[in-house]
Amino acid sequence: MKDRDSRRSDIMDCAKELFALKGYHNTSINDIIAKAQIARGTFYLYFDSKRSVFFEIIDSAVEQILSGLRPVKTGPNIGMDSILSQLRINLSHAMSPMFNDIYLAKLVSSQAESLDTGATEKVTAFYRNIIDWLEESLDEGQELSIVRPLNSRITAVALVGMLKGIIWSYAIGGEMLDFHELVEELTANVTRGIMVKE
Amino acid sequence: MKDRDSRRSDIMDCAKELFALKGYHNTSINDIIAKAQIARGTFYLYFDSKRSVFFEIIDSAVEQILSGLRPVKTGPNIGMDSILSQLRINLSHAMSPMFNDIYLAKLVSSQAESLDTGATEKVTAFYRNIIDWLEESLDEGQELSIVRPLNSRITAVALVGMLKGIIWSYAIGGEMLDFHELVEELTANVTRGIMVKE
Amino acid sequence: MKDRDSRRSDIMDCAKELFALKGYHNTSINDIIAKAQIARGTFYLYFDSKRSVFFEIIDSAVEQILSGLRPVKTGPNIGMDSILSQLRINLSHAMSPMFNDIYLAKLVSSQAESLDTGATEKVTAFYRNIIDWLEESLDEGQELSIVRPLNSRITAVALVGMLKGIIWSYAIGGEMLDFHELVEELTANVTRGIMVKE
Amino acid sequence: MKDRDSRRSDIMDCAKELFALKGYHNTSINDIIAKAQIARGTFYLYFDSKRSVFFEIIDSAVEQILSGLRPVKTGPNIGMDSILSQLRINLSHAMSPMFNDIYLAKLVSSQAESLDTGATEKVTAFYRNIIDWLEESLDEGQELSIVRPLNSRITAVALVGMLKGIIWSYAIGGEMLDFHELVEELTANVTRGIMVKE
DNA sequence: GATGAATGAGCTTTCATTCAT
DNA sequence: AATGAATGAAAGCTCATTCAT
Repeated sequence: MKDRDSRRSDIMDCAKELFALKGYHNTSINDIIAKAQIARGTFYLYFDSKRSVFFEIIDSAVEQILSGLRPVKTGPNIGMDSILSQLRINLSHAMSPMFNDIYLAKLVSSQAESLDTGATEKVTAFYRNIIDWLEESLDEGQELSIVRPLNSRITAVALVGMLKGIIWSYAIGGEMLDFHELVEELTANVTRGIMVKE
Repeated sequence: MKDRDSRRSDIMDCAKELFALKGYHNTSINDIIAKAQIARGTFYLYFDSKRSVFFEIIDSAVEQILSGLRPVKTGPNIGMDSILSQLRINLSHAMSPMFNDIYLAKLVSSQAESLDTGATEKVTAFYRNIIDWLEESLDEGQELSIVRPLNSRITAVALVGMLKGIIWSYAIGGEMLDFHELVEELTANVTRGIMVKE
Repeated sequence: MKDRDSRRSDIMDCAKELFALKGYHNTSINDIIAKAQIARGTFYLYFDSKRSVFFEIIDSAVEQILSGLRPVKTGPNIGMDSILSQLRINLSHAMSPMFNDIYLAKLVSSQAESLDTGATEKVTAFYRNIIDWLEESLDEGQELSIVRPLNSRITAVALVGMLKGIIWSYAIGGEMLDFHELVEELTANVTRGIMVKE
Repeated sequence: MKDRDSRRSDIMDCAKELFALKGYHNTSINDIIAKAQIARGTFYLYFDSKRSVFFEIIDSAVEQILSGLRPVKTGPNIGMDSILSQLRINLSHAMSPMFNDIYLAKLVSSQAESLDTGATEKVTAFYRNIIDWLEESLDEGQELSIVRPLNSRITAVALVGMLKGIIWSYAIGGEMLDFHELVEELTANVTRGIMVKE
């Protein structure tokens, strides 16, 4: 059982790297088995199809990303600083898998939606989940008078887009950003905006 | 010449819609000619290859998007309101092609990077251009003390990601947003942030 | 009628050159009409098909080659010198069309048999005619004790092959041979062989 | 390894026969796999392309033909009979592959130059090699006073043409010649010519 | 007569998947 | 469990020919 699992993840890792670098359609089973150094038939002992490895990779990425998120505790007794700090932590947790694994970053930022309707919906659902959660958080924040009056849907969508943009930039450019600085900048932009105080 | 051009755009429109809905790789020449109601050979009378229609579609989208952008006039004599107004106009111009053509939105937000290295680079270059331009603008804004001290690269990347996120959301969800409200919200979020004033 | 014929031969000339240089299958109707500067449909006003131009070209070449041949007059009163001289003249006449038109040479020596069974048989029949005629001549020569005892079929085949080889060499190499010398050499080789007299 | 090789030659044999009978361009992959009773993909497991089977067939034919040739030993001590005998042996070796395999004969005599420039040059080079070698031999023969004064280039070209003619005749007609008689006749024609001794 | 846009049968090639060993 | 030879559906593309103008 141990062996089987480790071979499975070998194959998944190889596939992930290839999908990330060349894209789903430009990666053939040939490429995968060559990189994983297994026989053609062996691949199909571990996975039903090319499609299914891809799905598993995406699923595991989603899980990894979501696993670090914790609900933000708010309430009359919770100060602004605590809330900001919780946001920073969530932000770090959500993004670090991608910054620790550039193939994951590449995959998430450019290949995830290129397979077919089923795959697109999977990814869409993932992002929608995050957006919905964020929207609710923003609504809650408005009730608590932490967040200014705004269209929370638009803002949630924009914020998730922002994060995707950051990941994309990292995936494409490979420029290693100072993660701490990145989180600070994003938090500051989101909370205060970019203009000087009037 | 009239006829030839209209045939061409017919084919391009059909291809665009299919690429947008099913993705580049899941759209076959068969699909395109069936939708355009032309014969196999006719397609190749107007385009060199499947790849080349795709490229033309992308190129024309990029041109459409960029064509509405005007440099933001700044300077000691230019007030904040004028600058914000110029930004709003640019924002509207850049985004309206996508909101007027949901297939374009779908294409731009999810299919553009799935073809191959050449195509990816084309799209990457497009976004980088915008990001670079935005970065410079932010730097300029800082010098003029309009923009607060910040990491202009990260911010530029985040802002472009925000826009992509908005487009993506529209493309996926199809929910028609009030365009005017959208622009207002984005501008407000970017300039003021989401928090209540302290 | 005059115009029609001249356009016909224009097209044939263009086609001949292209077939000679690129081969039948690598020459497209496109190539032919581009070279002849006519429209696609016009081609089909003058010829039924690509195949049929090719056939006409071959037919006309065959006719050109055969038209110069005259039966060799032999008999008790005809001396060896006269016979040799008649052979030289026939040889010159048969070969000169090819040496005057290198495209014809190329066509005859390398493209003639590449079309299909029908075309192959046409060309085969042509060569067989010549071989048959030569065989009979050799038989006659043997009866008249001009030609030594030999297998006239094999010899006829070999002699025609020799001529084809010469044409081929010219077509491929383009080296212009002194036609007179060529005829002399061939005649000498055939009549006397290549060895020194013992 | 055994199996793989035999599959390969099966396919090559089928392809050779089809190319010989119908020509390169009139033979489709369909034809080949139907004859070889394999699936479409199987063909490409063994060969890169249709073109490449053709090239392998030609290459192997050339090798087969050349492999039997041995340099003719000449010199003051070597008598005419020995030289003639060496020539006969070379002639037999060069021609026997074709007489043992009529498809090879057909291929060599009529299809070899119909593919494209690359293929034509391959075949041209092969013939030129033989011609060059023959030319040098004739020059050497002249120096040794075995061969009479003659234009060795023209003669070499003519001799090779003669052989091609013989092969062609066999390929087309299929008439089985007595190989021994054939060699004798050719040798006699070349050495003595066809005329009675004066 | 002349045109050239349109046609579609047919081509070579790819590659995810199967299955006998 | 592991292998890799075999499969065949389906892809992109070409080009000789037709026919409305």
